[in-house]
Amino acid sequence: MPSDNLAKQAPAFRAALIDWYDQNARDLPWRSAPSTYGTVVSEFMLQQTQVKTVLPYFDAWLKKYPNFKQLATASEEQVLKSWEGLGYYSRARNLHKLAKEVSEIPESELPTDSKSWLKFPGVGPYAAAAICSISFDDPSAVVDGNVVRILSRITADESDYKNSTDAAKSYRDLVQELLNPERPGDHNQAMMELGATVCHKQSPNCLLCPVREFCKGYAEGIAEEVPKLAKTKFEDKSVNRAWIQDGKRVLLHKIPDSAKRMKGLHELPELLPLKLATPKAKPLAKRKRSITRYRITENIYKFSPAKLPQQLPTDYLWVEHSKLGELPFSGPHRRWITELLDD
DNA sequence: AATCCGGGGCT
DNA sequence: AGCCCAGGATT
Repeated sequence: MPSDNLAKQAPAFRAALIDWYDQNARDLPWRSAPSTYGTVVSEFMLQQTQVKTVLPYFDAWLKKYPNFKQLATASEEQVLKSWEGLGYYSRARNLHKLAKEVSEIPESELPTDSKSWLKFPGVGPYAAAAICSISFDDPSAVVDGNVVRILSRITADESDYKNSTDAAKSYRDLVQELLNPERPGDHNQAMMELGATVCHKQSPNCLLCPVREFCKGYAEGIAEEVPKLAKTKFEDKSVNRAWIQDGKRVLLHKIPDSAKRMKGLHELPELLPLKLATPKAKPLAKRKRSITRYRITENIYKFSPAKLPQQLPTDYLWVEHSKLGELPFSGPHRRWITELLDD
């Protein structure tokens, strides 16, 4: 890997990149009036989520929770409700916990280095480097999916990677050498901006690229073929759920804190915990969706409340139709309930 | 080291 | 309909 050559050209690379960024940076709300809080919120929301999706959530979030203290005093249900539809809901819970921890720290004692920020919930190597470089000029380079893509192309790295984590590790040293020590936050954002707007996964716009002259992948015509990341295999899975109405109420399951995922969200109950047998009749609704490596078929069956056990298990609740809007759901559950209520 | 989390936008 | 995306926690 020609990283030695690239490292020697680091000053020229940095200059070309930052000049381009100064001219072409998108006007994003978390850039217009930067604060540590706004930076933290944006970095949590942007994990595995595209800018366009985040925009409306970010604005609403800052209006509702303008600072760490206000977020810290909100209820978890409110916080999850505000996150509804963004996905990866543990991010919201972790951001809430982080706000509670940060609120207890006098502002002058808030850490400004990425190693310290790693201790906060929901903050991994990427977020720690992003937050500290942007907010405190800490010289920590980020390695996200964009950076991996850019550097694999610039170095014409045709290695086969099992996953993005392994690829990120292989660029840790190079990306740190390239970092602009004068403006680490802008440099990091410039790399990600370049990946998001020019160095696309498919059909990279090399003719507009400010660092094309450093790009071995471009010179060799293989930019589009790297990085080589193993493809994930999908697994089919089906889940059976119950739609049970009793007058103007519908039965829901609140996912407990002891669960592995989607804690605190509500969902249409699965059949097994309610001792409901899978009907032979056609389901009321059939929905397909993909989550990570699963293709899930959700079968939603209609039951009469009379079929339920005498005593409902814990965490199951009847909710008035008029109150459904107040509870947090994941996007799909929110959609299904809306669709089924219209029937 | 492997596995899991959701959703939307784009081609 | 598939593919991808400003990753982190858990085991």
